[in-house]
Amino acid sequence: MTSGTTTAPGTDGASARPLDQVVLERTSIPERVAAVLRSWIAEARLPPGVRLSEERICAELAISRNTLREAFRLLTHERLLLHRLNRGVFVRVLGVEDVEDLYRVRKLVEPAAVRELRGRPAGLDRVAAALAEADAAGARQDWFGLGTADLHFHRALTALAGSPRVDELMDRVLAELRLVFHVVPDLRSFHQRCREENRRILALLEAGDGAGAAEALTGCLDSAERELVTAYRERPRASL
Amino acid sequence: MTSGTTTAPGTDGASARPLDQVVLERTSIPERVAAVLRSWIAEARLPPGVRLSEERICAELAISRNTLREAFRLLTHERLLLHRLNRGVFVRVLGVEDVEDLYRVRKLVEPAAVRELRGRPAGLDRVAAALAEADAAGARQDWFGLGTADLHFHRALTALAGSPRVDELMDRVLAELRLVFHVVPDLRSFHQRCREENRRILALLEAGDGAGAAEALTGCLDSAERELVTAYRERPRASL
DNA sequence: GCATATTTGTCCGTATGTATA
DNA sequence: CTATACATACGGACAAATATG
Repeated sequence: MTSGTTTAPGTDGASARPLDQVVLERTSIPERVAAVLRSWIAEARLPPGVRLSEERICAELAISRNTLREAFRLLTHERLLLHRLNRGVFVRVLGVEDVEDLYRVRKLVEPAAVRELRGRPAGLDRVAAALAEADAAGARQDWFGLGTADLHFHRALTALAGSPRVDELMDRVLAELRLVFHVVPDLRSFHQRCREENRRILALLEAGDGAGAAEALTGCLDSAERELVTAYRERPRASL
Repeated sequence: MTSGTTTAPGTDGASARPLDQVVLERTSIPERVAAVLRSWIAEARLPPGVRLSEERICAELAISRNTLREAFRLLTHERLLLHRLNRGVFVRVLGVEDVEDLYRVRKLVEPAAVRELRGRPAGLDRVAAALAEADAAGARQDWFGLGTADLHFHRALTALAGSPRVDELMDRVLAELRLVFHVVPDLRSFHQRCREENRRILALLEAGDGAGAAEALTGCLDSAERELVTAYRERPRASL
């Protein structure tokens, strides 16, 4: 962004340090670049379908092409970018099949993650916190934030399974789902309904009824999928 | 491998072409390199724990460091390699926590993938084929092949869910599991027992009993996990 | 359909920092 | 503590493929 100077490997100490988000962790530059691009994609600053020019982003982030290309690989692997050989990388545009598959995964994983739960599992507070986040976003009519809160809710749900790998899978799935949200506009009522169902799911979990929560989740995901798929079919503007 | 010549970008046409395995698909060099390394890891030609020297592999594969680094990122993302900043990349050495998490994922995904199945789903022939593969490997006392066939069996099982993303998840999980197999020796009896259980699972599926198959799978995975974990604890030789 | 400009794919050389003997 | 080896990241070069006029 700033800092036109050459930025030697570890010389980003004092004043001008591009791309610092997580200053604490010692991560490599490609990873930090990937994090920046990831957030740009999540915020639709890089909307689905656009091509990411190597040259431009290199200049903007003050990094070299090789470094940027490593970051591209990372995000391509996460399905956020599409790499077309000799043509460049693009923010992915998901098709209806993708939406369906995304929900296939969710319906497989999310209910399974809560079904066997008994008692009051540690981590339920995170689930509740996500609900509160949704309420706050709804109160200030922040629809993007409302969608984010819904993703956080389901992320917290699957985290109850206590598996790092499931967590990672879910992170990816939800990041892809955000691409869907960017294509379908006007999701206020959609997220409102989700919020009510989420509340019910949390109540069931707090009552120790994992099986009931799993069932409610399945229904919730089913209806959400139906709604998204129909909304998606009516809006197939971007090709590719 | 061969061809010590410098191999200019598009000059790999006629005689000397390193890393051709999949000649058909037009993939980029980093992806082909990653495929080669992946197979080397699977065959334990690169056993868990070894460091992959950039310089040496560059020479061996006749590629540049930048290209190799892109391949490294790919495999690191798949958890097959461990990237230690400023120290290099290593074939991952899994800990007991990894084995446990791997099975946590499997117990979540695999039963869920077959539970809702009714009738005789397309794809059951693949499952049966994997069993036949196991029989053949067992007949010629090929224990590595027997393990491979078991992985193929479970891969085919989850493929019944019909979800590309679940397929990919499973590919990764099973690739990691192979890392476990390389550390624990002498898995003959282990795989023999698996084979019998697999046979029963297939029979249940052919009878249209998805729920029964799911239950059998859970039991099968439970006992496999126990056995592997105890075997793993007794053999914590490699540190890191 | 063709010539040209742009962009990607891949390589190489090099400076700097970090880890280890 | 110094020296060495290596990983990190940069920048430039050129061929090939694609897009553009």
